[in-house]
Amino acid sequence: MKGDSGLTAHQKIWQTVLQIPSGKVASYGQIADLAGLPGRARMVGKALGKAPEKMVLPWHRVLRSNGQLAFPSGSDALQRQKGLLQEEGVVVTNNRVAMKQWQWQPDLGELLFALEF
DNA sequence: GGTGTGACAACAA
DNA sequence: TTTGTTGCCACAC
Repeated sequence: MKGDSGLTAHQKIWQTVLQIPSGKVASYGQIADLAGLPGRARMVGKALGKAPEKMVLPWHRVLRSNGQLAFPSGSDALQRQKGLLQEEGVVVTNNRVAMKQWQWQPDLGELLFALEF
């Protein structure tokens, strides 16, 4: 046994991302940390990239620690992310978000309960 | 099993 | 604030 709860790292990441409330954002490092994978921010990016499109996943609420979107300026993915965020009331200026204002501050109790299942 | 890669993060100029 | 460098760690080849 791996000693884990049976979920793969990817699945833990997806579950955590699903907890981000509409109108809020989180950083890759934050997601990794909450998912129980400290120091693996890069893996979050990969996990999101590998997520099947069928899956409903608010990947657009995940951005870099400094609030900048993770996609190159002008890319199609960036445009989609920006649009989705603005639909939720998040103001994106110059490919950036004011983390101080919109960064998700999870309640650990509810988070653990949500991930418990 | 070594090498390169990545939707990152922290730090230095 | 922006860009460049370094550290990080799992994954693909």
